[in-house]
Amino acid sequence: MKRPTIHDVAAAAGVSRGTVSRLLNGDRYVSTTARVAIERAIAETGYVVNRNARSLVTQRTGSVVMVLSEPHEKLFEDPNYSVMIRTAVRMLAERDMSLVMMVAGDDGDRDRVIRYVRGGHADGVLLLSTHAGDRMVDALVDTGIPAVAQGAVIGRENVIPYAAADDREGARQMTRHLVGQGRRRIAAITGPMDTPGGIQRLEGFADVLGRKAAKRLIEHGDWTQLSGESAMARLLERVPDLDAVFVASDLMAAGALSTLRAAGRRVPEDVAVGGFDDSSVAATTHPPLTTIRQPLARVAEETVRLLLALIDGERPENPVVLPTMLVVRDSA
Amino acid sequence: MKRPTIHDVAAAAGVSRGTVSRLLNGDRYVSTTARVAIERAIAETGYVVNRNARSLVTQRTGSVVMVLSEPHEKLFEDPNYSVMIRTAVRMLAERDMSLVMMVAGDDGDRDRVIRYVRGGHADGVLLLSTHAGDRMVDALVDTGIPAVAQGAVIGRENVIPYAAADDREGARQMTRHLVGQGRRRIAAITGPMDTPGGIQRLEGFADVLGRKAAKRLIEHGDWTQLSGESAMARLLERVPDLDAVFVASDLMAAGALSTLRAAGRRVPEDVAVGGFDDSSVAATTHPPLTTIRQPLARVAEETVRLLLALIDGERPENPVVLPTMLVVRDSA
DNA sequence: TGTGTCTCTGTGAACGTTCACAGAGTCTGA
DNA sequence: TCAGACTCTGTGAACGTTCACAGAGACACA
Repeated sequence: MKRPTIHDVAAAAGVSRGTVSRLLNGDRYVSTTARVAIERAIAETGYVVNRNARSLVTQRTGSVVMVLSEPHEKLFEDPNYSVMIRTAVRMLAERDMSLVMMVAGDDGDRDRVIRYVRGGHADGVLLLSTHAGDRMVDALVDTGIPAVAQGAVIGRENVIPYAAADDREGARQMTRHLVGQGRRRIAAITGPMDTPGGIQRLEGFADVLGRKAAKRLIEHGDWTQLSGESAMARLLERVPDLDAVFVASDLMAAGALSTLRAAGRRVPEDVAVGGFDDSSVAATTHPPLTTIRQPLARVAEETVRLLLALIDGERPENPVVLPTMLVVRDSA
Repeated sequence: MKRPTIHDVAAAAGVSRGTVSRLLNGDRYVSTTARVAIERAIAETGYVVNRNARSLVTQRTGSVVMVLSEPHEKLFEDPNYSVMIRTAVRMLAERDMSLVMMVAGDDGDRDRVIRYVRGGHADGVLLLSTHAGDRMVDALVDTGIPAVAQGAVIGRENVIPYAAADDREGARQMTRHLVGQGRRRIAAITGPMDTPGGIQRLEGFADVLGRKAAKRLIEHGDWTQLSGESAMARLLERVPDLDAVFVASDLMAAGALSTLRAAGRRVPEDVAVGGFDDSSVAATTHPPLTTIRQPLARVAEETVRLLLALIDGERPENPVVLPTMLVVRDSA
């Protein structure tokens, strides 16, 4: 009934536990006879190594913790997370490592994360959507455990390596596209200025249109559809003659579309709308959104690769920035 | 530099490790003087218990593994997962347990999951979107480790406890709503018949319209938007005079909407469309979808509660089925 | 033949806990 | 006053690994 241990395998194979351990850990110096006997014994007994016992002596846990920094009440439908989780699970599995999830929604959560990592329960930390000025980040860095982020951690770009889509260049692509369509009064709805996407996408917009010119044509949103609606309403009020708007996320763009429709503006005839993300809503809005696709899968891969390199003691390049792509549909 | 152990705490507090351990594990029989000394020592040393060492002797891991049964290449945007992960993380954290993620996309993955659980690395298993006839399920049950599912595991309803939304009643609600609107030729686009949602939502539809009558007005989709488009096209071909369609998911409904629009049918004037899920696309389609909202958060909670009860050795009721809600927008 | 190197093996100690047990002290009630 | 119960404490053993070390045997080369 009890789970077989390395002793059982050793006994069944007629060798000592040392030899079994050596085989398990890929050491050389195991004779072929021993090897086949042990492999048979493992198969027969259904032995699987006890990671706790192993960790106890090796001081490595074989696991990585992924920390989501969103408040609990916010349901995240962000496909980022999904891709990230899958990618991490897959890449870790290749090394027989596992992924532990934690959420850092409030201070209690953050303390738990810090305690967990400080307790040595993870070989590495994967940070997602970490907020600017989060003290947890510094605490994690202090533990000395390798940590990386998906997307820059504002203010800690040099201490937390990260991989990200090239938000800035993406925004430039879209803005150039709007300009290329002959649009002259191009406004923008941005994300929150304490997120890397919020900042970089606005920067890209300003890169093309010029700092001062751009500044007057901007409204801020908070990534939600509702905020897109109201930001669009404010823009229409302030800049009634606008003929294009670059919206920093598809969800906000969906909101902007309904405001425009309610205001009787035709898209794209009267106003062109450019989104960002190429999320699932982009294809379902009416009209379908012209948007910027991020290489989510590659960002996820590079983020995990960064962490694994760090765990292996390497000094990987930082940051890893990956190109975006313009996806032209009907809205612009 | 080294991480403090229970010995260090004991020494700093002037007691033995036994006493520290007792305090840590909530045993009674610890004097107040000892208690305060130990608590101070813990704070001073920054001690945090080594779970590996603990697990080694207690034979409990303090972790639960969540298994996603989707192929790797399928990007899941399903908010189900997000809610589930957050809920599980939150509820487990209350017990100081952690959540390990695994993906069961192919046979290799499934073997890994089985090995992991058989190795005693988790106190419980949380199954998500498990497919009918998955041999992994039986292997997991064989380990004797508590396992529950979110949504029924087809063919294993009695061996794997589960919590789910009342898909069948939800489908009835929508169908009755369409009937109540005076629609007479009501068709349906269903999900795959090897998923509980696919089966139950069709059952509910048939409950209201009658088995034989319903059967002729059905096309199958695979939950994707594209499949919704083509299923709608097939329906229009077969049943040109339909005046309503119940679509078993919002994403497929979004596909159906574009097919209808392309065919020149007005929604809801010519054809009423009812969705299911109340996902984010439901609000962004044109017109916004009338749909069925599932109590995702409660389903997640009940699923985790089920698992925790099982881990505690209780025999919880099975299944837990939670009511859905009709959300009326413009499409029906 | 002797020396050194290489391959392979077994063994004791250690990792950091919990648990069972034994024992000391205090309190209660007959 | 004494027995018994209750409170509190420390200690040794065990959990299942890995690691360093010592040593045995085989082989090559001088």
